Amino acid sequence: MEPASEPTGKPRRRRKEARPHEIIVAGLAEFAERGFAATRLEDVAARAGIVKGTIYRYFDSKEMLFEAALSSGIGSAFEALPEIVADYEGSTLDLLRLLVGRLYETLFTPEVELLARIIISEGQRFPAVAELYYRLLVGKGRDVLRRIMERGLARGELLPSPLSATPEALIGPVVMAIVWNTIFGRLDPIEPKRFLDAHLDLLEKALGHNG
Amino acid sequence: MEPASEPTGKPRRRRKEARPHEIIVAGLAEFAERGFAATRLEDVAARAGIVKGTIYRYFDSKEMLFEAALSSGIGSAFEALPEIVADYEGSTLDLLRLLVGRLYETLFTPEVELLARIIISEGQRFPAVAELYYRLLVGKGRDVLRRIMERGLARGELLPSPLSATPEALIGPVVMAIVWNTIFGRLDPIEPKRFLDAHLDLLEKALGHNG
Amino acid sequence: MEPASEPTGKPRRRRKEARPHEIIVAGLAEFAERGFAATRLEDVAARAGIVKGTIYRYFDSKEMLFEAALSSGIGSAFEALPEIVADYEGSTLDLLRLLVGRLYETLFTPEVELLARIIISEGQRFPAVAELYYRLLVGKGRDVLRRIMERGLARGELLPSPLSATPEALIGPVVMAIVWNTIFGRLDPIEPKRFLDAHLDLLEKALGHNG
Amino acid sequence: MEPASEPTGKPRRRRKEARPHEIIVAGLAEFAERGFAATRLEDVAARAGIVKGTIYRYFDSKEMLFEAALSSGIGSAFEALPEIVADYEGSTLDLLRLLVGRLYETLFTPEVELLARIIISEGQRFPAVAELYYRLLVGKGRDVLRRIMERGLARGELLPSPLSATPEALIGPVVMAIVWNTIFGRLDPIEPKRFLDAHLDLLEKALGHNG
DNA sequence: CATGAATGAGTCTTCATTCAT
DNA sequence: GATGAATGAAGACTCATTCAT
Repeated sequence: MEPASEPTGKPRRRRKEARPHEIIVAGLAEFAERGFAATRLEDVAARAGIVKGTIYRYFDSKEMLFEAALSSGIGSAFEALPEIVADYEGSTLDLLRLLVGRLYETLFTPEVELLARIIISEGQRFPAVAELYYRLLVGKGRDVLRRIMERGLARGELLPSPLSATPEALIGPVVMAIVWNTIFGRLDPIEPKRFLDAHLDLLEKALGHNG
Repeated sequence: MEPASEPTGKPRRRRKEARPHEIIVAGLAEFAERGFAATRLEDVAARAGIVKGTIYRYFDSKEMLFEAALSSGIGSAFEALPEIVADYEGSTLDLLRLLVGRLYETLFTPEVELLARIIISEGQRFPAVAELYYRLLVGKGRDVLRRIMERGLARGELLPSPLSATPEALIGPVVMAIVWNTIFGRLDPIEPKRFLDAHLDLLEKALGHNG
Repeated sequence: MEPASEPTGKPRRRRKEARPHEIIVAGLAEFAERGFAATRLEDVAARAGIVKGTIYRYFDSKEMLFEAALSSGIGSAFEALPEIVADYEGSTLDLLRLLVGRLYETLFTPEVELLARIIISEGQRFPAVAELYYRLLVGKGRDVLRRIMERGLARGELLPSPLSATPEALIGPVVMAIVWNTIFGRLDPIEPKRFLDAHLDLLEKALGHNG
Repeated sequence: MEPASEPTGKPRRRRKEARPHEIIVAGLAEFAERGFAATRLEDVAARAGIVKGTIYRYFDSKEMLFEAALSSGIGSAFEALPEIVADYEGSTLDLLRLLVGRLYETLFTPEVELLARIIISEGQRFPAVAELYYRLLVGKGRDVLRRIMERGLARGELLPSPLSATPEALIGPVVMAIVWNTIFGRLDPIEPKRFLDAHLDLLEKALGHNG
């Protein structure tokens, strides 16, 4: 049982270190829902259980909070990939299957969808954010893809072709699924599993010929 | 008496018919650049060569203008497709090539890119707009794709598979290209031609097996 | 039957002389309903069956229209009274009865109520209007009242008293009735007839003692 | 480095408790002077020594401020009356004298005149306000009057008559005086004392017959 | 004369940001 | 550190007024 220490009913104050993170979480939710411009700091504060002014103790401006929030979310989702690719023994197709499977797992997660929503809708307006994501995530993914293709070519599994030169096309469907759900999700949502199956089917058909 | 100094303002133009369209064009540009919330009607007006107040003679509110602008842009890009599919004599692969080629032609156009930019970034926040585009465009495209697959199955060119059940995956790459350019275009733009080649290559590899 | 001359359906254009008056009538209605500041010239025009701009052909400004409208309404309701008083043969009480009866008849008329509504609500803000009404109407009424009292004193029907020195109090009830209906009419309207009876009763009790 | 010039604005006061009331007082003055529609929140703010935006911390809109201001002013001017009537031992005439005297005392007060001015001029446009005043003030007054008449009838001091059935007429003169001063006060003000004397004289003449 | 498009000066309202407590 | 009152700079929207047709 709790000691009857604080009769006012306020929830025990959280350890201060958590504050900025709570604000960021609240901000992420609001930014995803309304977009940067339409998000009110007051609502962010309310969601974080504090008052507007307090946000400024941790972030210099709305924009700073926005960027901090978006940066915070960048997981190391793909950190492990380069190594995996390097050490992988199986076929190119299997490697791609692995990668694509990971993508669906990673991206169709509530938190990541939130981030995706924001980047999709605000990315163009915030070059700094776009660059960050490009550097830390998307670009990495691209590199991995390229390395997979090079490996495939080197191993004789693939022949040089427009596709092997532009392998990004191979993950088009995931991107489409995310964006689709962001925009038309309310009307006609895409079921990730089903889409993943079709995607894998496509990969197999396209690359698995000589299996 | 006053000297015949410059009469206060510019001459009042009178374009009756053209005005609403001019405003819409200006609005589209501003909305694409800044997003709905951050767009200032004053800027739209300036771009249209008129004054803020004048917008209200034609549109009841900023939101009305936004929706009018987005509606106005919905071309009949895909109108002809159903017929084409119905009358087509060639292979499924060729039909898909045709469709995908059209998509690249249509979507990578300055005006359409503008619209795409807006829908991508604001679609989630304006259900009415999303629905409009779903009904008049995206849904149509989806239907055409499905019909193509059915036709392919009927003709014995395809076998039932996850991909034939979810053929949207086939156009994932175009969607990815558009979105990519919207967000990362400044950092590392996708060259549509190159991407189209990869996309066609992918289709051919995946569906042109028995060549 | 009408000749099929004007197929467009516009009502025959009124003789131009009527225009200003139609505008004034429309203005009166709007001003009474919304007050000067909240009245939109566009609504006045619509009610008069013309367009906003046309008002300016007849009136220099909204305020001019307002004053013109209020001036136009000043009937000669009391024009005849001085003479009547001068020629009257009966008792002071009867004379007052006559006057008060007239007041109720005159004031509880749709058009006059309209005017009253406007004067009550805007009189303080438009000194010119207040002065006009004071000069042409209210002041006249006051004079008549005074003359009636003088006559009564002279005829020995009244003795000098606070009331004979301030006879305006005698018509307080009518004023109250009008104002009451203007403000509380929707909640609990005063029925003029009933109020008139009470008013006459009051006069009789107060002045008809020794009859 | 900048010289220690005057720090941009005035020091931010912090009156927490007092603020809303200060705003209301300022609002009352402006509304009385210009009417609701023509009052600028900026002027209200200036008069209250704050900035426009601050008003919105306490009131949701101009209209809310208006209603709050009018509500705030409703004193309990007549609270005590019912009891007084119940306990009174003297004659009906004396009771009426007492009531009317009170009315003059209460109504001809700077603050009340302000309120009266507003209610007279805006009451018709704000049903909510009219109802409030009807419920809390005017209706109460009416009830008191009726009770006085009933009491008079019961005590045999009065006989049933149109006036006893509609005793509101008895206070017509006060209402007239207020309204008159509101509208014609600048041209020809009524002196309350003088009017009160006439009013009392009228009451006495009308009801004090049987000595 | 009438029209209605266009203007431009407001006015309300919102909100990021600051600051005294 | 946190609070919340206060600020001030916008920005949407309105409307009296003007003017080309």
